[in-house]
This record gives sequence, structure tokens and C-alpha cells, in this order.
Amino acid sequence: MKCSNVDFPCRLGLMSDMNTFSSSTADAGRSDTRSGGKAKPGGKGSAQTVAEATYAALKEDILSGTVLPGNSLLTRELIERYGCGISPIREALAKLVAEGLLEAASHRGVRVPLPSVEDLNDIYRIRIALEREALVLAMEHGDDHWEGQILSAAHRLSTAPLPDSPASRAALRDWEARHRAFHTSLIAAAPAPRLKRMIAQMVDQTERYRALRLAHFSPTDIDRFIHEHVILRDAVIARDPGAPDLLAEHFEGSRRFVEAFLASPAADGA
Amino acid sequence: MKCSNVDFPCRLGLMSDMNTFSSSTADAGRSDTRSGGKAKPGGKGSAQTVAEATYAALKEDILSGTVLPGNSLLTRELIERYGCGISPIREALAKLVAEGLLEAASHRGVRVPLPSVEDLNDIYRIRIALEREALVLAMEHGDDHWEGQILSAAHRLSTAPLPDSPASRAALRDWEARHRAFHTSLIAAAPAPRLKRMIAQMVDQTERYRALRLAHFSPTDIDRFIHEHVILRDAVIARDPGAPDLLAEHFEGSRRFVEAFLASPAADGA
DNA sequence: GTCAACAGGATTTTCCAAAATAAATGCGTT
DNA sequence: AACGCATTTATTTTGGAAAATCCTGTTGAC
Repeated sequence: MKCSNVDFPCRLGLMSDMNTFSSSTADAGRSDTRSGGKAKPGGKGSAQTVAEATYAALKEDILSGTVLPGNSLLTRELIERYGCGISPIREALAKLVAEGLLEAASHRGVRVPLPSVEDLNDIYRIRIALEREALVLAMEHGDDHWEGQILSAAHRLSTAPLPDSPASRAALRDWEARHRAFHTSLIAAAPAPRLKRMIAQMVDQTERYRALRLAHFSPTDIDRFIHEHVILRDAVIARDPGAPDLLAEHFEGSRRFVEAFLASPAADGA
Repeated sequence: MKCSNVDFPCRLGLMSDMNTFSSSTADAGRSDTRSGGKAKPGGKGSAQTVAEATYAALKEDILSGTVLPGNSLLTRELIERYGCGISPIREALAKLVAEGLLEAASHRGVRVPLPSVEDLNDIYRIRIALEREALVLAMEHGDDHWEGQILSAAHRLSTAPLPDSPASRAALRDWEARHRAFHTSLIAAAPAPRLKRMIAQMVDQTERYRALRLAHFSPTDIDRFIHEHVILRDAVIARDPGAPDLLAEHFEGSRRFVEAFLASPAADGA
């Protein structure tokens, strides 16, 4: 019963059971940060250092809801959990706090902020403003290669499993991944690294409400979303000046969808 | 001769000349961080820990141009410079990198990113999009107290020294501080903590180009700016729907101003 | 003459233990 | 019984040293 292992070939081998940390949302198909052998770090986008690996693992645990909001993460427990020393933990924590994915109470450990309607609105407001800007830029600068990427991502989204029963959690997550890839492709051509980095941060933030979204998705909703994506795809490639507004409306719908279930009874989407 | 000392009681008092790094590192005067006078740090909103103080000092040194872009900051030098151990340095560095004020090369130390037109546009684009959003919100939610704060800040801006010779650097900096306070007051009423935090980050980023701005300010420019501020103030308080556009135009003018001098010869505004 | 491998040096990254600090608790007093 | 103060505990914070890693200059071979 381990959550999000960080297994390294050399040090930090094992992590104890530790039930302190809530539900065992077993695994998530984590691609191991460094595969076997000597670990030539030039691999892919993986972590080259323990701190980075810990950061990635902790972030994944936060976004996937493995660590529940409200619970305070004590440093000592984190050390045992991720099987490393204090320094990497501390660095990962600082980074996550800076990103707003964690909030630090003085001497009470850090905690995942509780979801709230205000926070949701705050996040979506930022995301909409930034993505709109990025889309305008991308439509200005995008070339045919960019258009190809969009078509590819849209195709992969449309051919996704499209699960019609809320039972198949894995399929839903796959669909979410493709969804994210599609939206990333839309703004990929924007020559604005900072803007894109901030958007990625906001996307991470919205991921925190992923469980809530997935729990209530119905086939009807998905159909509607898919239709919106098709329209969006065509408008963007055709350089329709109304495309940014369409995108904003798309996100606004997504926000409303989550908002509707945030005030509902079981806020715990675990 | 150390710049931006970190001693607590009256933290970061003055920073000496020191145009480059690593000159006369021999002093090692180590303002002993602890043990000294008890220095109850619980003053105001100041730093309560060495890492925070180091973060603030380093940030100030970056924004004020004390550490020049391009030069790589070695950890060892930073330790001597700020008179503390590795851990606080490392934490401060990580935070600044997360904010985008520093960029980290693998084993080459961290460095202040070089200014460029692309970066400037990137930053201003984000800032404009976010501030516009925040202003809309503030105008919706602001009460009379908020209006009072705006009037106060605008008054303090208008009564600022208004230096007409570029010689008085101190006066210019004072004017800049009031300028910043005014713009902060405009969006203060927006109930969106994340949005405001990101705006603050972007304001910090634009501060990096402060030297460039200050070096080329002419009385004419300041007059124009002041006029814009008055119009802005009245439009905001009157809840004029065109106020956000005015604000965006205001920033766009500011961006153009800096851009014009960024391609110019002496980019070093020191 | 050019390229590649190797050794040396420098820097970062990490672990660990001690110090400092805030929260929590128990005790005595009013 | 309630409040305030001193102690105790738990946690963070920090400094330094060792280990891992990377960069650089040099040498040798093709």
C-alpha cells in the first residue's frame, strides 16, 4: 500500500506502509521517474534529482487527491513516505507552496487548501483571461504544423474511449489526459513562455477539482463538450476572431459544471 | 562592504555600490544571524526566519539591479554575501526561481534572466490581462472605503516630488513607490487572492525594467502619466465601463515606453 | 587537424544532527 | 472553577560535511 512510489535504483529504496495518509488510491500508473540501470539522466522529461522526483510525486499525490485537503503534512511523515532526507522534501514543499498548490501554516505543517467556490472562481477567472490571451497569440503566429498538431489532438480526443458509465475511472482519466492535450495544443504556437507556464499552473489548479468533475460526468455532458471542441477546433484553425470568446465560454461552462456540485452534499469526491 | 545585509532589527538598510559580484569577498564579516541581540523579529510583516530574510534581500538586489543579469550566482558566494548557511540560500533561490525572477541552469548556478523585448511583451501581456480582470472585479465589489483608499493613493501620487531632473534618483524611486501603491489600490477590492498574488508577481517582473524606465523619464512623460492617472481614478470610481480599457491602454503605453529603449544602445541602465 | 575519451576540479545536491521556535500541557494561584 | 505562567514536547529551521554530479582542459588516437 504505497502511494506514488519514487523508487530509485540506488538510495531511498523502500517506504514503509504508513496508513496515516488516508485512502489508498492505489497507484496511478506512475511512470517510474528513473528506470533501472545507471539512470542516464538525459532520458526524457523525468526528474534528474531527488528533489525533483519528490516534487513530481507529491504534486501527483495532491492532484490525484491521494492527500486530502485539510490534512496537515508533517515533515517527518513526508520523509518516511518518500524515503528521502529533509532537504529534498523542503525544496519540493517550497516549490508547491509557491505555485499555490499547498499552503503553509506556521508550525502546523503544510496542507492542501480546501476547495471552495471562491477559490474555484478565482482560478477559472485567471485561467480564462490567460488562455484567451494565449489563443489570440497562437492564432496570430501559428503555422501549418501547429494546425496539424491541433487536428491530431482533436482526433485523439474524439476517438477516446468515451466512457458512458461512471464506473470506468481509468477511461475517464484517459479522456481527461487527451482533453488536456487538446487544450495545450491550441495555445502551443503562442510565443510567450511565461504566459504558457502560468497557464500550466492554472491547469494544475483546476486538476484539483478533477475528482469532482469525473464523479458527475454524464454522457450528455461529454457529448456537449465534444461538440464544443469540434467547433473550437474549426474556429481556431480558420482564425475566426470569435474563437477566443468560444474558448472562454467553454471554460465558463466547465466552471459552472464544477460549481454546481461544489455546494452539493458529498464534497469529498474521493 | 557588503550589500543588503540581513541583520534583523532594521533589516536591509542600505545597499552599497558593488556593481558586480565577487569583488572583495574577503570581508566575510558574517553578521552573525543568531546569537546576536535577541532581535525579536516579530516586528511587522517582516521576515521571521533567515530564509525569508534572505529571500527578501536577494529579491531586492535583483529588482534594484544590484546583481546584474547574466552573471551566475554561485552558492558559495551567496553564502558569504548574505552570511547564512546553505539551507536558507537554497530555499530562497528555489522560491525566486519558482516566481520566474531567476532561472536555474543545471550546474552553472542561477542567473537573472537577460532583459529582452520578447520577455517584456510576455510579462506585460500577462499583467494587462490580469489587471483588467481584477479591475472589473474591484469595480463590482468595491465600497466607499475602497474609493477612499484610491483617492488617498492618487493624492499621494500627485503630491509626489515630481522630479524634473533625472539626477535625483531617490525622488524618482519614491515616485515609483507611490505609483505602485496607486495601482495596487485600484484592484484592492477584488475578492480574488490568487489573482492579486499573480499580479503582484508580474509587477515584480516589470520592476526588473525599472532602471530602464527611470533612466529615460522626462517631465513630459511624467505629466502625461499623471494625467492618465487622474482620468483612471475618476473612471474607476465612477464605475465607468471603459475603465478597464483605459487601464490596459495605460499599461500598454508603459510597455511601449520601455520597449523603445530596450533596443537602444546602452541597455545597461545601471 | 579533428574528434573523442579521461582525469581533475569545481559545484551542487543530499543527509544528518543540533539549535531555535512555536504549540501544548500541567501546575499553582486567585 | 478559571486564568496565567512556566515547563515540556513536537516541529521546524539551519549549518556543515560527505557524496553525487557536472563541467573543463588535456591528451591521445585516427
